[in-house]
Amino acid sequence: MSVCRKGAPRMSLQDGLKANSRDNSKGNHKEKTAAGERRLADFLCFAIYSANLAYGRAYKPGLDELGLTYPQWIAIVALWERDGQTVSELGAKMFLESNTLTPILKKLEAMGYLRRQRDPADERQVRVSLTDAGRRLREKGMHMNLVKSSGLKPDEFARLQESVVALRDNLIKAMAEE
Amino acid sequence: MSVCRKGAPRMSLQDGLKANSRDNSKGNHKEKTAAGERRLADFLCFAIYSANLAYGRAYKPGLDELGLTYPQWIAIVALWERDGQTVSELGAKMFLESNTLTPILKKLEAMGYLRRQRDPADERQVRVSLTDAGRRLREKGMHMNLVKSSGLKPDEFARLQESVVALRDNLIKAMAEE
DNA sequence: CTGATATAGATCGTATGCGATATATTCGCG
DNA sequence: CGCGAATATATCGCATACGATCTATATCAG
Repeated sequence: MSVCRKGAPRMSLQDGLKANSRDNSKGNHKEKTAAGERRLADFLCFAIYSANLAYGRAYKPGLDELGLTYPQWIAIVALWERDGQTVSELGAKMFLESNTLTPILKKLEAMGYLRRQRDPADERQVRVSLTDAGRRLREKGMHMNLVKSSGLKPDEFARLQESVVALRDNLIKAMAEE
Repeated sequence: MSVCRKGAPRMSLQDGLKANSRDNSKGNHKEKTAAGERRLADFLCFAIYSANLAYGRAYKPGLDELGLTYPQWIAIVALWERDGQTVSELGAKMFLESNTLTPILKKLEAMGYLRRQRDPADERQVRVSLTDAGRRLREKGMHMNLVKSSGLKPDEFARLQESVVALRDNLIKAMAEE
């Protein structure tokens, strides 16, 4: 039926630590597991998944003030970097495709924060640019700060950011090679 | 109405690095930004967001084999840790609430991988347990491995996992304190 | 014992993600 | 030039997330 059906499944559903090497030293009532078995809390994929949920929730109050959702805000930030990006270019930056991006962009356009117009030189492409209102919104969002909520020192913060980016890019590279 | 609406908005929409300190040394055609301005690629929240998308895509081929989605698989792993967890307990583990969890659990029940039954001692609660088919499915999923796709050495992998967990827990703690 | 309140799940509406597909435009090649 | 393939975007259906609300059950005050 769909795609990706070649030799795919040497891919893993198990990206956790090698074993239950994490002890219960911190007093949290962990459940016991037999030797060598993986607990949900030890999966890196789950750490990323749940951290993403946490970020979405942490951003919510600030985003409500702006009247934006999390992906809408990401799109605003991405668009602020350069005017006239195509949907594909924006998608490459945001790791999304037109099926997800188009509805988000249409909504932001309806809100008056950006313009979408076909490229006269290639009518297949749609060029997207922030309006003045969109730029003002970006400014409004920038004066807030979540770094302290992360509880990380600046250098830890920067190192973590780089590690996560490296992880992401490795996962994507591994997929492309498959 | 809901919670978190007190002095909320000292929360940040800007968890990126302090400035555009990241140079373009790796040859990727980055766009230039004025001093002190943040690019999407420098936000930790976006790194987590995009890494989560990448994980979802990396897992897809393996999950298709199991006929599961990513959250469904997480639920199976979480349920495997102990029988008879309530929806709330499972939600605490997965960082989800009943509005999200109930439909997932109902689908997995319809697939025959778990049982949901009201607790006779407290009819408000629903106890969830894997069936034998559910446990077999968990086994089937466990023999695969994504660690090498991460491109990280085991110790880096473990350290990253702990950092992301710490980040997540700090974000949640900061929210609760607000 | 009884009404008020609290708690646990479930339901509903909205907004993503994403696979599959549709549409429009451009490109390639004879 | 003309037509099939490739490209860019949009549309549709399904499965999460999540706020708001509903229902059922349990607990508590008096």
